[in-house]
Amino acid sequence: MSRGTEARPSEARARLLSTATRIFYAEGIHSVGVDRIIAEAQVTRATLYRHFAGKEELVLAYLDQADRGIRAQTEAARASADSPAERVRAVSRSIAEGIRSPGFRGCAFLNAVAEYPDPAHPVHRAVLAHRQWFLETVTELLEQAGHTPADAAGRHLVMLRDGAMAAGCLFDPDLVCETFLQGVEGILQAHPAATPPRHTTA
Amino acid sequence: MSRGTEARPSEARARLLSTATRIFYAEGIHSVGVDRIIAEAQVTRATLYRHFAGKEELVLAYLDQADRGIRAQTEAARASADSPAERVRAVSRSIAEGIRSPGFRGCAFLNAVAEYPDPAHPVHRAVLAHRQWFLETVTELLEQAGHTPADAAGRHLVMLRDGAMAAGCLFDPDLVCETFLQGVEGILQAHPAATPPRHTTA
DNA sequence: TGAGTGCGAGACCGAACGTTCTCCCTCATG
DNA sequence: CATGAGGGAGAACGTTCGGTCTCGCACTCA
Repeated sequence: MSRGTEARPSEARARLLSTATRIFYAEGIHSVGVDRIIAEAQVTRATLYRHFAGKEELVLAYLDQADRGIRAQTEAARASADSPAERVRAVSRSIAEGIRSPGFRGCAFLNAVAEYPDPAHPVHRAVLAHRQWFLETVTELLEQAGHTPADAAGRHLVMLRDGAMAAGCLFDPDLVCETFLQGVEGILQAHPAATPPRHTTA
Repeated sequence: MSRGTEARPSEARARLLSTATRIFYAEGIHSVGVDRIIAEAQVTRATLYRHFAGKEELVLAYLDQADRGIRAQTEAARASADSPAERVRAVSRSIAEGIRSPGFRGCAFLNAVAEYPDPAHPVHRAVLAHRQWFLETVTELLEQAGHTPADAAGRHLVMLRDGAMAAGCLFDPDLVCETFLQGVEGILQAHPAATPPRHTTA
């Protein structure tokens, strides 16, 4: 009953997916073949195609797993703070932690979309969906913090995040994180829960 | 005399490089083969290998051409403005123009480095060299504008540019440009020319 | 006029690509 | 015990990859 007719976890499938995740993230997608993946996952070719319709589905599963991980990490950071502004800082800090962590190789989604420029491709659309979720999430956070044009602030924060993720593996990660977190502070201070409409420093 | 013993422009080579540039930028590098390129350039395989040692050299030539183009565009923008702060704005506006232009597909260098994660690879190093030049250029511009921590401001501006370039082909380009240019204004106002030195528009 | 050369045309190479196939073993359930 | 599904092992599929090869034409310049 416990593992009856419904989908099994399948030890082999888990090895496959975690190996694909590791290699795709570290080396890119088009440049690694299924041979590499099945070899390092210690799985045969037939097993791969028993669990995934093809390489593309493996890529989609990789991105889906990354998406779940980031959502969970973001939710944890969000829940760790009390005030709205602190929630923005906590999410930003969790991003900075990722950039600083060893093996960081940029944003899995930005890297993937660079290899799948066709907007109609499922992989490209998965990236867009993830980004849409993130934009909405941070915009909501900033809105709760009382920022008047929450849309603009959200786009600003996402843009800063994208830049930090892109540069994090090309420059000194510590400097990138410092710049990013200072930029986040700038956003938080630039749109300060206004009583009158806009206008801040001058 | 005009086309003597020195290197010729070689009509075929020019077609090869412009075709490679167009296809690599629009569709990525690993996912297009030399067959595609020689077919669309209307050149035979032998001609390709007569001018380039291999695909990798073609990729390097593509990035070199992109680098020259961006440097020229930046220099033109820089020269078009009088005050230091206006030079920063002019360079930023030229970046925004690129993002808004049809066929924009992100930063050629960020896209390329996503496919060449190995820091020792010539393509990866070409990307780092280009980025180093850009960071130094904008830092110098901001320093001339009298911004006290010019390094931090330069890194901030580069981070914003990276984010804008990454998102420019994934979101509404107009909104991306608006966010980017507002962010640049924020940088210019956040590090306000210490006490005395420059200062132009007040 | 004849040597040199840039280029087109296309055959060809070995390797790697993603994918499908058969065969055999294991093991839980009828 | 019989059965059938899941998985390992690996041969093999056809295609495409990047790269090399020969050959012949058209052109330029000494």
